Amino acid sequence: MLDQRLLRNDPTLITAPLARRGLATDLSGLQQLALQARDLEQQRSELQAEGNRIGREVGERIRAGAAPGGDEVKELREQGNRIKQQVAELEEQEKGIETQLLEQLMVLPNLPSPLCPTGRSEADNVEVKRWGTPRQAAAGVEKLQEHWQIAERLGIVDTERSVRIAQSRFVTLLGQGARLERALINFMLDRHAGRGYTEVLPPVLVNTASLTASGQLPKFAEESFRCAEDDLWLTPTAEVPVTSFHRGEVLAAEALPLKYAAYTPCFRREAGSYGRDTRGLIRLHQFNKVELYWFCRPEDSEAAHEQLTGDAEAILEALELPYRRLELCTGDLGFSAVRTYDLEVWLAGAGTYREISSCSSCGDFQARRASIRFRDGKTTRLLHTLNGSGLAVGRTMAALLEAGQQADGSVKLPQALVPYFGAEAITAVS
RNA sequence: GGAGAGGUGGCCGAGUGGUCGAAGGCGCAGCACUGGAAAUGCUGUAUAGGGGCAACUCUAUCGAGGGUUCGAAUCCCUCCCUCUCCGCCA
Repeated sequence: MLDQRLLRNDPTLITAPLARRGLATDLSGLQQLALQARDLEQQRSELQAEGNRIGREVGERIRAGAAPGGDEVKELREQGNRIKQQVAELEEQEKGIETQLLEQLMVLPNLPSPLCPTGRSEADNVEVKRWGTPRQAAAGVEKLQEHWQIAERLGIVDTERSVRIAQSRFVTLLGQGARLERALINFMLDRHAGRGYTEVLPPVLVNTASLTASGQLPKFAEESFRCAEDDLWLTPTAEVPVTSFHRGEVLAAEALPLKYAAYTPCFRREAGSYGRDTRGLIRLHQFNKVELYWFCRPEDSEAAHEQLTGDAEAILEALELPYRRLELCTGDLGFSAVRTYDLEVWLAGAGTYREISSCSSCGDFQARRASIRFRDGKTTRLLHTLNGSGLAVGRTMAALLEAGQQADGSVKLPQALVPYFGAEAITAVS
């Protein structure tokens, strides 16, 4: 959520950055609402002060000997009642305006960082780095296969039976596939733990307040699965429970930065993605992800963003997976982000880079929604939050399958993974 | 799910209608004492929002939301949570 003071004092400080996102917003109405809310609050608190004064006076008179039912007190009581009435009216107005204000404010996205390049769509994202050498099919050899072809051939994933169990866009991993998924999760968590992250295994059913705090609600309700009877939702990313882990807290400055690595399954309705990525492990309603999350001081968040992204990259490098880093332009930036790096892994079979991690700095946007502060000397300040995938596990498996495919049908795994998987390769079924 | 008990400041804990944002203790900070420290003494020590250059000031907050009252931490209602016992279950 954006700072209401900006809105009251100078809405152009909001509209100009939002224009860089390609959003033409007229905030004059909203500014009026904010000013009205402020004025009403002022009026109301003055009246309340008067009411408090009267209340105190009644007490004093009674203690001084006035009859509680006498005329002297009765008149004050009537005054008090009139004020109470007026306060109630003002409160009702105030509530109405506050509700409207919040409704509109909650659906405004975060302001992009000045560092975020201006652009209209993903076509304007800026490639800032490349690592590794993409594998090409050897000369004279048949084309490299895509991961779903490999997985089916090896019998490590069953899509058809998953539809029986649930729906399309769900998969069941089997045998070496299930084992590889588990190995990857452990591998990632261990690596991050070695870099100062605290491992977290949070609830994956989250309440509405949690989903609102991190920015998924109220605007993107159709993207999450909901348990209708319970005010609970299936979390679309561990960012949600981890943000709310500290919701409403004031953290000690010395505790910052807090760095968490959270493995969770993630659930997304993928509304509006019919027909895209229908095969394989790329776009599923349920997938596993290890999420990196920082709570830090505002002045540290830029450096934190680089570090967090580097920590995600370290996984790709350890797995010998070629990737590139893109800086998202303003037009492609997510709702809560001020700045985002996407990591795209090379899919050797598909012959393309695909997003495998998205590392965002959210400034104080989520901290304000979630009311997460830190003690800064005598006062408290909103802190900054950052999140990034480290990594999406299913997509990592897809990349590994395509990168490691061998002529004999097996899939060779990177050395770093061998202790976790317990073998050098996924072996072909005879 | 059933029965009972309870939710007060960073922590413990008093407060059952009146000047209570809240005694007391612990913790923490500053000062004094000390060669230095401990012990001791004194002082200070919640959060959010509004106004003000500031000093400061007003409002709200004692789990949350409503209600009664001139006045609520204190009375009433609803909900949430914690603990104990029973049931159920991995």
